[in-house]
Amino acid sequence: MGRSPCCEKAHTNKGAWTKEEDQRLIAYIKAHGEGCWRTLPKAAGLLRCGKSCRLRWINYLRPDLKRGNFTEEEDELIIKLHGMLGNKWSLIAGRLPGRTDNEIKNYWNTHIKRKLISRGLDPQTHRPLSGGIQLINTSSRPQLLSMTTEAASKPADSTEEGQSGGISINEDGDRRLDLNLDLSISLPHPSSKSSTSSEALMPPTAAEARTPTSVVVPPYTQTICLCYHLGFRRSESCSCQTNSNYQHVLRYY
DNA sequence: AAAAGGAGCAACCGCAATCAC
DNA sequence: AGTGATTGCGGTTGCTCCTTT
Repeated sequence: MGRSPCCEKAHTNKGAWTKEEDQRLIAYIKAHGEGCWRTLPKAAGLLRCGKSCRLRWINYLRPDLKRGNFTEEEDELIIKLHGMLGNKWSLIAGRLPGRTDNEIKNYWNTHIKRKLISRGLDPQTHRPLSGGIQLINTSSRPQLLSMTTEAASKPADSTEEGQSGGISINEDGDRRLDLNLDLSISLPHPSSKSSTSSEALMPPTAAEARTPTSVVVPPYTQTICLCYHLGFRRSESCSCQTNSNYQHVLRYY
């Protein structure tokens, strides 16, 4: 048995929203709040799919939306968050008040991708583009992001990790990029107060805390391992037992 | 001035996660 | 615990406007 369509497509409008439709949707949500999107169109007198109404409200009509150009600070924050989270646009949007996931996604694809390429970085991996190794200026790379397999297997106090920018050196002395699937994020040090970047690393909102990769922790004092919480401690995927000297480290799997 | 091409953005689609029963 | 319904997310499409030729 197939899934039933989310709405009766034969009798719904598609494409750009008219002013009248916008007004109807705004008036309805003001009067009744955001409720069941499936039944909302009918109740509001709209010939639209519920999904379409939700999208229109969230991305365009919501009163708390910040319209207009992205600031340089927002740009850098998006880049940092993308470096940590990847294409998790909704999570990234959660860190940028007044911005929507769709808006950020579009902005990424149209502006930031090019910006990173012009910096010689791969927009997806945030690593130097192919054709040689480029040492990354530590002031511009995500401060607390560890991207190396070396880092995963070394104590946190290893000084090389902070300077190599994801480059490892093998026995033959070759420098080469490793793909690391271990994402370790440390909490900000109390003394380093960068408003935007530290905000980005603040404990997540309640909604985000429900997602599997988010953990709320007391500030600066605790090492939390999701493997541990999920019962995978000492499994192959968890290397905590070999890194007991990691401090202020969250391990996301 | 007109056509072509590119950029930006709103909206759609399909899938996965979550909810409700 | 299982199943269908609903919601949310990310990728993609297509329209509009702007710039270039």
